[in-house]
Amino acid sequence: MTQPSSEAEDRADAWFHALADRTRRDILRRVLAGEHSVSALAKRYDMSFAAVQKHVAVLERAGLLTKRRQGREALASGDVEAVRSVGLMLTELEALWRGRIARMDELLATDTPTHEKD
Amino acid sequence: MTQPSSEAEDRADAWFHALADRTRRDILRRVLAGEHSVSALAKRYDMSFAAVQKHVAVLERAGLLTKRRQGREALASGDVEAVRSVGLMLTELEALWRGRIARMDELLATDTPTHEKD
DNA sequence: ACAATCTACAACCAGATGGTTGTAGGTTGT
DNA sequence: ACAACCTACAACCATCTGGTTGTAGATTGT
Repeated sequence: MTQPSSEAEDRADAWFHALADRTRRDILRRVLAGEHSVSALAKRYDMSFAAVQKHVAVLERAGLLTKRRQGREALASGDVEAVRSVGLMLTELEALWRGRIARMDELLATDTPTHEKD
Repeated sequence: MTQPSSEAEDRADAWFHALADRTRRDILRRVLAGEHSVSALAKRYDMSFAAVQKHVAVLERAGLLTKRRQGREALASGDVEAVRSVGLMLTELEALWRGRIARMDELLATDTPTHEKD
């Protein structure tokens, strides 16, 4: 696959891939609502610490979450701007759809009368 | 992983997974803008017909696209309602974040005075 | 009738994904 | 000093993903 590989498409790949896992979506919900250490997050899920730590890393690489070091803990925090960017992509998809509707209206407008000036 | 596995989370997994590939996002853009046969779509990409056909199937399984049979062709059309549903999920994530801000404001409001009844 | 076209799906393959355990280094509390 | 805790990352494994080719059925055009 690997098309021309634009910068924006790379980011989108990472965003949607990060969001395509329910555990990661749940982690993102928690860290959007407030800072949590990785180990605090790990206690919430029925899997190893390492697994949760990898999920956090995926979210971090996608830019949906940032970590800040405080002592021995790594405090994770959701990045709402990135979430908004993802939402914006969806809005752009909707705009394409509206374009289709506009084109259909145009067809109907010029088509149904069959005869008529303007 | 495989948490309790709610219905909504299954759908979200399918949505985001379908969107996590640039070829599929591009196909979705095209079919949102207007109906296209699978083979017409396939001509646009530098990969086999079967590969494109599988991408279309992924989008269809996720509910982002529907197919209608016309003669020997399968005409694919984007489902804007599904796209909106995905966007709504993102909006809900943003709402969680706003909750965090509200809580911070609350803390500042009750915290700075240090002493005060109520 | 027959060739060309469109679709669907199976079988296969390399590489990515999501989980595991284990090891090691930095920080904290007693 | 030392045990407990938190994090990071490597190595390993089963399964999934995204691509391929090949086969077969249905529709269309001449």
